[in-house]
Amino acid sequence: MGPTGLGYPDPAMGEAADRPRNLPVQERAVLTRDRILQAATEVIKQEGVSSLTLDKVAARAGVSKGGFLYHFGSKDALIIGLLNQVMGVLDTELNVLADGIDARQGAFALAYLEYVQEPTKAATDTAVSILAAAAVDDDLLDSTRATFQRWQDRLRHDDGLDETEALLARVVGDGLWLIDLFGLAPPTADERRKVLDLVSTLITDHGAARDVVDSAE
Amino acid sequence: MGPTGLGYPDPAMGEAADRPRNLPVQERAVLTRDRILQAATEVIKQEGVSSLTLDKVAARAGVSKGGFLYHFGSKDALIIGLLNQVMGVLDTELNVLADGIDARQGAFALAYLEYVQEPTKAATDTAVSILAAAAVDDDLLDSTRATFQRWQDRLRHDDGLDETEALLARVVGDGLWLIDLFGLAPPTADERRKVLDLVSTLITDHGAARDVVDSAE
DNA sequence: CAGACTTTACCGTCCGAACAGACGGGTATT
DNA sequence: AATACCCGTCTGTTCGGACGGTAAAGTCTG
Repeated sequence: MGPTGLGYPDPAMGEAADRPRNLPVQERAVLTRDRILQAATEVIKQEGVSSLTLDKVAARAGVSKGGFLYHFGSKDALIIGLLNQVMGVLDTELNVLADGIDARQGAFALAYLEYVQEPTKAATDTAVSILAAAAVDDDLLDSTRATFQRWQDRLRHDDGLDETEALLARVVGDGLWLIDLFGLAPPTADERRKVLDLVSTLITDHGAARDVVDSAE
Repeated sequence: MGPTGLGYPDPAMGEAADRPRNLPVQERAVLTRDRILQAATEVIKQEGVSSLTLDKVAARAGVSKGGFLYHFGSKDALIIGLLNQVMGVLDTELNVLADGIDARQGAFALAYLEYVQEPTKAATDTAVSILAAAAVDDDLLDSTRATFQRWQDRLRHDDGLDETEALLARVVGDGLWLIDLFGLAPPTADERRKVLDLVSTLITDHGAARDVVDSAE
């Protein structure tokens, strides 16, 4: 392969990560695993889902194809690993955010809205991962669906919020998220803020939404 | 049929369309084209984006691969054709719906919301087409983005609606649409109706949203 | 016949996966 | 403490097959 038969994979892309030398093998292994996952999301973000090939991910992670396959036995396994990581991050960040909000009610809903204020790295990574999963095999999304169901249940029951208002928060959050994902006429930061303020106010001011509906009848 | 049993594209699924015999050649051609487009959406819906191969689409459309490529010179061309058709349908149906609504304002926004009341065939077809386009090559979505931008502009300017309320309608509509597309904890028909009613009322009752915000300050 | 339409046969490329080892840190044995 | 061994980690290569696309011959209609 290499001219000098160096035996090391060609760094190729400048991104090629610094490979730590003197570390316990196990730690180095999880580092490699993480590098692979990060390389995968980078490939999708920069070159699109169709360019997500084992070779490309391996090259960008600075690992051989065989090394890649040691950590992820198949492409499906890679996507599952991707989703697990990214959904885990999102879940914990969402909870942290909700804990930091002191509202009599709807803290989780407010956190959900806060999270899409601007496109964060975690949200973007999640979006592209879901996109990749949907492209490769729809079934890979099963565990992701379960997580969304948990969020939905928490919004519905544990948040002391009107069910409809809770669902509104989620739909608005997911809507902005979709718009960002596909770049479908995304609103400006200002417009985005205004909409989120509107919805936040609506669900915070107890009964406001219901009053609006009632007064119109 | 075939010498070695493979001469004809395998109808495989019972869907294999009836090919009309006695028609002007041109009409038959556009029929073939349409069959191919429909076959493509069916393949995506039933087997996923990754199964959208030229062979499979051709087989399901009851046409040879060469015949397929006569109508669509490449896979990209197929996706573009798919998007054009489906976005066209959606656009006209949306306009028809908006024309049928007699509201002093926000007719288009209401139509947008009405359209996602339940997952319609047109909406679903559009979603899977966009998904396929995003998976194959992001650039294919350019014209779709332009259409969404037109809708957004119409909502913002031509509808005599508060800008924020207009954007809210679109975000809610797109949100439900995303949730359906990926099957991420979709709400029940009842919940869905309630949310849409809430938003509809909000944007119809002039100033209601603003009142809510103001009264909270 | 002419041209639109359709088929058959075929090609080159790329991809996911399998595989047989190499390296080397850790651990047990002495 | 030195030695020997094991196995987790990673490498380079190979392979079968699928896929997108081409070329040219055939068929039907007008």
